[in-house]
Amino acid sequence: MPELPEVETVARGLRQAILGRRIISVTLGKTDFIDDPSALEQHLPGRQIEAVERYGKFMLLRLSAVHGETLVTTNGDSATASLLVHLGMTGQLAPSPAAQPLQKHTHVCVLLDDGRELRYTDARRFGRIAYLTKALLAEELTGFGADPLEVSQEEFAERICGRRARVKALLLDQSVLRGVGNIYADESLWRAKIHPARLGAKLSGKEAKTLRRALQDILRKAIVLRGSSISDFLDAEGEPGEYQRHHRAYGREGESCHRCKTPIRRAIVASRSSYFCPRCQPSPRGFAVLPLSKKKHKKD
DNA sequence: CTCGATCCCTGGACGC
DNA sequence: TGCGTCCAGGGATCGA
Repeated sequence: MPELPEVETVARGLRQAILGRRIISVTLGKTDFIDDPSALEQHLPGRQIEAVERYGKFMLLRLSAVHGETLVTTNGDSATASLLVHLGMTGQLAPSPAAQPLQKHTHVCVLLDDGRELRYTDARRFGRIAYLTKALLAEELTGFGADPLEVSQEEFAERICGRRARVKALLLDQSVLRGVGNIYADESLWRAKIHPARLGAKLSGKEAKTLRRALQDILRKAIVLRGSSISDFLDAEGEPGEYQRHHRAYGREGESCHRCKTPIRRAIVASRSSYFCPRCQPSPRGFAVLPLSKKKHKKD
């Protein structure tokens, strides 16, 4: 599923592909994941895509003003509006020639001034799209935690060690760190040799340091390799990422740990499948490893 | 504050 | 072959 490295990969691809393009029109399919569908049709045409940014797992397409519009708005707010896109589990955002047949589950087509269409496809529709003025965007982005790639060791330790929740839950909590999902949480915990069910407050300062280092190294490497593709993820060029080849924990139940050869185990922590090495990542006292079915699962 | 449950949704895996 | 069931997961929401 798209987490920070995947969203960053898509954002970079779109930056290359559609920066500066002007929007001609918008065509919508199913709209139950769009905040205000008519706002897209009404406010996107005529605007230029001036920037593509990432904020956590969100993508932000910064839009130019439409000529004349600032004159009729009360505060000039919509002059710097954005299109916010969350890819959810299965969202894909990529340009294609307007003449190209629509893929299944294509729900938004944004016709550009160069004859291409920016298309959003999302089978499960766990994603989200919203047209937001500057003020609404600012409101939308409050409450998110630190960027895991930028966070200082001090702030990281505060955000993790000051909490009694399980470290896995904290890593997944977007109000603690923005952008980390199930794959990169498990991968960094494996690298740092920390069991996902450990409580944040029980981590030593050294462990917090190791965890931040692991998380940042892994996210950077994953970005270089254009993200992880398990089953669905494709970047803005329609290409899969490569980082799944480097997974050491996620999705590897029963396979041997790359450090100690012990079979990787899976347990539910923070309501999520969590993969870990039972030897390298000793479980905290009181954590019972529940028997789990021997099914395999490959998702994105 | 923290947790689990529930819902959203579809496709893929699996059992029969 | 085909149907039913389970499950994946980010996020919102609600109750314990």
